[in-house]
Amino acid sequence: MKLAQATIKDIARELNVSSSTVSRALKDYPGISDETKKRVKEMAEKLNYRPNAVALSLRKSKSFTIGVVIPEVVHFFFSTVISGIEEVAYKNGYNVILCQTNEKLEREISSVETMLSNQIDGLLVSYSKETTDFSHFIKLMEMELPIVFFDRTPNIENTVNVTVNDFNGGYQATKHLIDQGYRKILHLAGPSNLTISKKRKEGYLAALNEAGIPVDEKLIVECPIANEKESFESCVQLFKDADNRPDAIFAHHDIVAAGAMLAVKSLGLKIPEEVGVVGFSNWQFASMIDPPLTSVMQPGSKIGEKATQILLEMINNKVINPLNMEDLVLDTELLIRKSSLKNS
Amino acid sequence: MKLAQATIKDIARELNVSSSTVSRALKDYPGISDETKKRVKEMAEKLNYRPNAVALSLRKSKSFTIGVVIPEVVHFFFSTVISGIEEVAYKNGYNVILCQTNEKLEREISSVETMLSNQIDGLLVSYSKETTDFSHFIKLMEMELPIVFFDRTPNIENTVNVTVNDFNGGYQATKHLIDQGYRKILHLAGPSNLTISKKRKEGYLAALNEAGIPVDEKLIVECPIANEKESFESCVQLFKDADNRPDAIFAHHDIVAAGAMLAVKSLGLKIPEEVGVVGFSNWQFASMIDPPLTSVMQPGSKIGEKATQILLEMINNKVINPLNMEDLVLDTELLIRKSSLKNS
DNA sequence: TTGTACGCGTTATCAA
DNA sequence: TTGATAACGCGTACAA
Repeated sequence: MKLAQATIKDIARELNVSSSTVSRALKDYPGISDETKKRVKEMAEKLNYRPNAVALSLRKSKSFTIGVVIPEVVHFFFSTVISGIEEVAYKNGYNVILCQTNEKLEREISSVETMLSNQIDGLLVSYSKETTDFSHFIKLMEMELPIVFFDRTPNIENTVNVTVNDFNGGYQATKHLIDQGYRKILHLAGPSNLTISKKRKEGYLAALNEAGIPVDEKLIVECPIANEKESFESCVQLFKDADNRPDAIFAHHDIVAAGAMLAVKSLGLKIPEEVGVVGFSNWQFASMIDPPLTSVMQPGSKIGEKATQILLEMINNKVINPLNMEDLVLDTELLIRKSSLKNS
Repeated sequence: MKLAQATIKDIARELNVSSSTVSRALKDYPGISDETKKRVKEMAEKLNYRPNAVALSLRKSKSFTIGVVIPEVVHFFFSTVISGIEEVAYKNGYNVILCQTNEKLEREISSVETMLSNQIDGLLVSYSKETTDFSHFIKLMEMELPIVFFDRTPNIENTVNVTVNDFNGGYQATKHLIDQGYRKILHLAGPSNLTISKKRKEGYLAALNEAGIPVDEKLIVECPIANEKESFESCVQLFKDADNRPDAIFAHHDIVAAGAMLAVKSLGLKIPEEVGVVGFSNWQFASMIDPPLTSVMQPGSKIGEKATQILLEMINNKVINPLNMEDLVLDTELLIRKSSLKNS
């Protein structure tokens, strides 16, 4: 047996009918005798016929494929988002083409280009850290390609964005630390060109303000790379001076928090007694480290699901903004664990 | 501007030449005047022409797309594999269609069917835990569709498999525990229908034999689900009897190990002094838990890269088994951390 | 109830 | 050096 797939023509030839008859019979079109319908379906079964999705795409100018552009696959949060996307796409008969940008703008642009070539019906994007110019996306929107941005969303008009409530997440985290009695709260902030970084920081500031704690600019430290090593090194510097050191940390995400915890512990300081720590994203390891890390849970797969549902709606109803909204904001939830519990 | 993409025909019309001329000019075919070539390329640029990959697929019966079927995306090891796959695919101009099966056979079958419909050029598979019958894959192989299995590989003739040396990983892990002075080593084994589970167990047995330690069947416990909760519960049972309890654990993977550590710690036992623990896969959290977990590192992205390279070779050279081999086995590496260091 | 003809975008083949 | 035509697999308007 060869790779050659049976086509409608093959069925037609075997049965001495025209290919249009076969096409109609397979699709249960009205005006086809039950007799023919039955013969066609049996032959299709026998020849192991399978419709050629490529030919269909060409014919219908619709590929039933959506593109996903994501910074990194090896990233707990993004992997949960991908999972959510895949679930909804699968249930609706759509395929998912995946590209990771490795946080490179150049690759983002070329990936989008490839996907466009492949006639994707819509695009889900979380852009790279390098991306500050969005013209490659704007071009697509002008072409009326449905796009939904998630997690990292651009400051452009008329985009459809699915995010988590980063502001509130930052607020909850910081307020919790304040409630526990911490006062000199260090914020290890994320890359400054990401909206999520800004929002989390604003939440942090809001909680401080509300509590009447003056903001100390020295307690806001950006982590542009946002990995373990970077935050480890920053924290060793910041905490080694015993006189004026922070008594708590609100980190941009759990990896940053983990690096900070290693640094703090390496200086012999106790968590949570001397330093409280809260992370973000609730990575899988958060409950397993020592002490277990309090973290702001983001509903990753729900983000993926929502973003995909909206995208499919845009595709099928040819509506650019189905909910007439700028942003769909999903709630975060603070998961309190030992790392931030001074009072207990 | 509308979604309508410029086609070769559009360029031809603008320039009053035939579409074949345009096609040839764009591809730098010989026998086209430089003049025409230049005009065509300029017009293509101006109209923002982009080749339609779908039409190309139909014409050439080649889609430059490979399918990836994987049990779960939210899984550290698999996410690294996907990343490796995507890297090699991208570099070679191939697209990646992703499907997760959620460990369901039914979904595996339907995903493969969809991909076939989409005329994928080849398939990368790690099958589900439910899969014991491989006829849906055998059918594809008979159709001469290039397939490479990775990590979880079937016991079928003529398959191309990329795996890690699970046997040696299990052996290394167990030998290390023995060298550290542990003697009653519990093996929390994986699902018994997976080859990887068998191999790891065989490595464990080999190390015991070599050291002259008799095998105690009660010290081999299968974890069919292989999550934290399951191993936690198993271990609470196994360790609460002080008289005859294990003094070490070799776990099928790190999540299982983490559950076991929680159980052991909850019983007041000290790691590594009273119980040594070794995991498998070196999940991201392994270095962050308390104590840091010794683990057998699997080169996930290398597996993805290798599998993809071999698949592309099969696709392009129309060779079914390019290296004339049954299995490509990649080396594991034991990363020793505190959880298994009795002597230090 | 069924068949014929055309087009989706591209390229290979043959002819000019 | 260029053009006309057919074909990849399918669906559909129109004709029969």
